[in-house]
Amino acid sequence: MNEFTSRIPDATVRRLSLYLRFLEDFERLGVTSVASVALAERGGTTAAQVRKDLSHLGSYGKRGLGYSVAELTGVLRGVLGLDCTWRVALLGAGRIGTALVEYEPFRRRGFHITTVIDNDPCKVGTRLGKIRIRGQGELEEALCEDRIDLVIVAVPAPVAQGMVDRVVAAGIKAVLNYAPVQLRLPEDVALRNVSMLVELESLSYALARHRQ
Amino acid sequence: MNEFTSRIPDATVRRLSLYLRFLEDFERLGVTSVASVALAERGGTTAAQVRKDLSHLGSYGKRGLGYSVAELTGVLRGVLGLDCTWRVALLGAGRIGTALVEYEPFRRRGFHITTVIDNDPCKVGTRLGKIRIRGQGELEEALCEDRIDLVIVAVPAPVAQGMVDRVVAAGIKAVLNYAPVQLRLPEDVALRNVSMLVELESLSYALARHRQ
DNA sequence: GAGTGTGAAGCAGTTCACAGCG
DNA sequence: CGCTGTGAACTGCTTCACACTC
Repeated sequence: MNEFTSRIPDATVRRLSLYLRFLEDFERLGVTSVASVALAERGGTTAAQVRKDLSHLGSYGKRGLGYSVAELTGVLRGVLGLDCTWRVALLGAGRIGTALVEYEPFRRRGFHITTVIDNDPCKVGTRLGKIRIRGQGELEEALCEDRIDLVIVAVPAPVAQGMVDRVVAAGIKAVLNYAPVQLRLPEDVALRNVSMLVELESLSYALARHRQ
Repeated sequence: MNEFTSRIPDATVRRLSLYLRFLEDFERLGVTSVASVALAERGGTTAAQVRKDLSHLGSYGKRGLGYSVAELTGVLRGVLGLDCTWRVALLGAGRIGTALVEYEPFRRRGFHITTVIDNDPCKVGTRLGKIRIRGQGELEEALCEDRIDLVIVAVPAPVAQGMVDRVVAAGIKAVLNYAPVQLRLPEDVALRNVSMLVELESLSYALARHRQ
């Protein structure tokens, strides 16, 4: 279909992200062409679903053959906005934040964490890898100076909303939230929650059902 | 409706988990009764959605009044299986695994990490908090001895599938996966993925759309 | 023949609107 | 009157089935 005007459903975008990962594996293995059914079994979905998902991008498959791994990889990178570097700030240098800074797959995908902010005066001025931790007073200044595109929130729940309010006011349009709170923010700011607690509790529900 | 026979949609279960969090906040504030609209605005959803979600549990609301905070809290804990302790094993004592072991909200909710497994011989025998790290050779033995209910996977992608195959063979019915791979496992084992990369890439998609 | 692309049908979750109860 | 509980309408994602192309 049309690559630019129509929005791609959220569920599809998440699967596209998976397909890209699989395609990179195939590329590494020297596979040059791949059928929808191969992507489907890797992703735990159906071939029809894969084709429908990919049809959102345009018509890149060859009938009787499948998709060119190299071509589709490129298209997916483009659509997902992974053909450039995104500058990321981390709020909160606690255990989770620290783990994220050093999470290699982020950097490999073009997410560069350039800025770290923490409230704790003991941490301010120390280094996390190569990055100097800055105090929360410097938040707006840092976002602007470092030309940040995206903010990861990994501060304690009670202070999270206050911090993102400032982040939004500074014009940031994308927030990834690890704090166990539901953040309130304007329509035009994209928000994703990584809620370990919600996932764990939905497993608990599954176990409890199983149990009785 | 019926509490036991009918399955609750996944999307609803995740929201129930949020509602429970809000109810605990209300309880702490001394609020005794709460209307659907109050839960809705906290959760970023609609009052109708909240009522529909809660109707899956039975009829606990009072017309003209709302829901009893104490009663609903108890019901939600019961339904989500949070009225007991779940014994959890962590595979992988890397940065993410380490952060999880020390994540206080898990323990507060009744998820007790009692067991840690790691491949690295240097780590085996050392302690993570109070827990002695055991080698992967001891996996089956540890799961059985510690009567584990649920496993968190935080090992590098390439070894994840092999480890979960053994976990599943040992009879575990719930897996929380932090590794950036799509795990293949039997129908009757519950699986949730916490994919930081997928979330980040879907934000990247949102930014890229915004951009042009 | 193998495998894509897609309208049409099916299904699931969400929203609406209102009857009914405290 | 306020607020719940719920059938009915709606919306949007998924699955199906098949024409079409390499």
